[in-house]
Amino acid sequence: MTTIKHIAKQAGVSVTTVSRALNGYSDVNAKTRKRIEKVAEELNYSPNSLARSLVRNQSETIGLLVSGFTKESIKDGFTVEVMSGINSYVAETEYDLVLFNTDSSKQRKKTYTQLCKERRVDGVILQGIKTDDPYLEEVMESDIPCVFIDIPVSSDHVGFVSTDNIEGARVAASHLAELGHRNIGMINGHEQAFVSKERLQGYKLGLQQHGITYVPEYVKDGSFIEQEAYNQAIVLLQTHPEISAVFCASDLMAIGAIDAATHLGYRIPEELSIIGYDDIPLASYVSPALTTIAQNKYDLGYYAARMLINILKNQQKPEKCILKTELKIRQSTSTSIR
Amino acid sequence: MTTIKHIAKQAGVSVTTVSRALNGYSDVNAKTRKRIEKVAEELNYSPNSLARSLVRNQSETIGLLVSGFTKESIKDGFTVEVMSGINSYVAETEYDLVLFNTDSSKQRKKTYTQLCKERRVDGVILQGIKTDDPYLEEVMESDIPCVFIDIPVSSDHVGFVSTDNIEGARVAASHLAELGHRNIGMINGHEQAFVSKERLQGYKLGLQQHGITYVPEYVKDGSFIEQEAYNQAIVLLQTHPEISAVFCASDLMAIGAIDAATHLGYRIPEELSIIGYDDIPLASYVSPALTTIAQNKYDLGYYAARMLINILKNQQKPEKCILKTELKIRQSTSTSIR
DNA sequence: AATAAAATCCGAAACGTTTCGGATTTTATT
DNA sequence: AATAAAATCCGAAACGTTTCGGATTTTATT
Repeated sequence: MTTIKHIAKQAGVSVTTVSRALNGYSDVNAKTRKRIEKVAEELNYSPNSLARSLVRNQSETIGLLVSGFTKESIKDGFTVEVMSGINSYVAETEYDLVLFNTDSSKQRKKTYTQLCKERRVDGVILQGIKTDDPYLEEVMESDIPCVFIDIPVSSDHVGFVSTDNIEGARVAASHLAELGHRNIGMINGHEQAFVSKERLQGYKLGLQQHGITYVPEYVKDGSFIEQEAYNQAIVLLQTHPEISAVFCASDLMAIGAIDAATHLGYRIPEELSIIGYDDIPLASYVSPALTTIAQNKYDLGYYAARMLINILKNQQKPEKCILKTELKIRQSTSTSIR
Repeated sequence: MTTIKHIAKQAGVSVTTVSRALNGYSDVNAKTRKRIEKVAEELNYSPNSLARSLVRNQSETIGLLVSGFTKESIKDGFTVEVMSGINSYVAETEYDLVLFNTDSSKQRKKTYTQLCKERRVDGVILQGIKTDDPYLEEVMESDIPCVFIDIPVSSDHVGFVSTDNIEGARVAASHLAELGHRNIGMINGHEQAFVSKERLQGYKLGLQQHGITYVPEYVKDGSFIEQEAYNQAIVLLQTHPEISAVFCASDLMAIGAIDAATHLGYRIPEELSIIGYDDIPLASYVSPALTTIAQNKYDLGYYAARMLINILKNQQKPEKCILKTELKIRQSTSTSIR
């Protein structure tokens, strides 16, 4: 492996000059630079980023901490699409991405912050962690620049990007109300998700705007899991047969709910309207195709990466960034027949 | 940021001893070790992996080079699932994963090998590159340990894992033949994919085993793209109306083909049987649910990661690893009515 | 030709570890 | 108590860069 020293020797010059030549400094003679570049080329030199990072005290590396990259949750294209957005932006820069493994066994021994500090990442993007995750606190206490996705926290070194969950959920509920539904159930995620709290709020708001009173028993938690949503939908529909429409806080749960309803003999959308949230790839392929609130998951990642890198370059203070959502009307919702 | 020196000073001991204590060497007194560990804890020490990597000349980092992590190809859950498998295995080890960005602008300036050498990754996993990708050659010429997915190359430092594409395609064709079909079309990927060559071979073999002669005009390339498969299916079915079954080299293309056939007025599977390949999450959700050859994409990644790390630890020579596939019969194929 | 200014170059220290080879201290043996 | 053996510790060099401060060389000015 050839180093700067080899080049220096070969070119008859000091390592300082080699370093400065190769890094484009102005105080090196054009001819010298040419010669050095030629030697570097000949010796097939590539700089050792470890050494550089060590002395520069920055690694040009950003950490990616995602949950939901497990075998089970692949079907839910959400995480992946966010990652793809992150990847795309980062690809435009000189940074590389290191994927931190959220394996539980390792997690026990080393905290995330330790991982980040060891690897000397310049910053971190976090996605899919729960509100009660100890890492949330850890990050706030550390001074690692950091951008959260879908968790509204901020400080002088942490920002976040999210979509407008309240508005999205409000639109979902309104859509159902405007179709004439009065008894609208909801299958939410879980307590430890900020988005769930917000979506519940939006749901209530939507009902209120249409003069519908909020019935707590109409709301169940499905933990963002298809099967769990199936179970909760069964319960919900059996105990409250007056319900004619259900808002699900994720598409995967909506798919579970459709299955449940179909199993109970409902025809969809004629007898039961179901609206999802996310607009994952599956949404438009299932039948009936899912009416849903679309989030731009790719942008979520793209903007998160952009914000982080801007922070790292001191071009921006951490801030919040809220993306718009969009109602996509497909086949799983229709006017109430009751 | 506290270093080993701070600890040494605080604990009244040399840096050598701190290093050896923290790394579990035997030649340090139990009491000294305790004291050092306590100081390290108090000072909130975490080792600088950059410095360690520099002197050890290994980074405990493995590079991941995937194409197909773009916005467009997310629907095809293939890449993601492979990545998830890789991630899972790597999570069990002390390695971390760095994602190399295959952005074209960067690509032009730095070759993959340069990226790998700069970042000093210990090894690389490659997925989704084409057979005419210059990097293939680059890798073979370098000495970076490396595992390919779905490209059968090997040397003293490169191995690969793949599925049995010939057998899988043979089973697909046989399945159709056994349902009574005699005119079986195929929509393949493209010339630059090894898997396409193999699947074509398997398709021919399957036909042959059932006494069906191979008709070159029955085979089109759909480039693994849904829309392109749609187009090719239209052409294929219009020019050869005798075709009663089509084997598609990917599920996404099968979905495109189903769309095309439906558009042309075919009822599926009654009038046209379609079988896919991959068994992506979508496959079981579309209607009719897709009969397909399932590959264990997760395992593909998992085994690739395992092989690479075994190579790095000198516990294994690079080798090839071929996984089995499985025919999943769903609703898109049925007996021939002609 | 002497001097000043600009251009070009360099030595040495530093980043935070690991590790070689040997030194010192402690314990066991006679 | 002297000696040998084992246990414990340490100094210094090394990994491959960058960068500070200054030295040397070249060019421009008088």
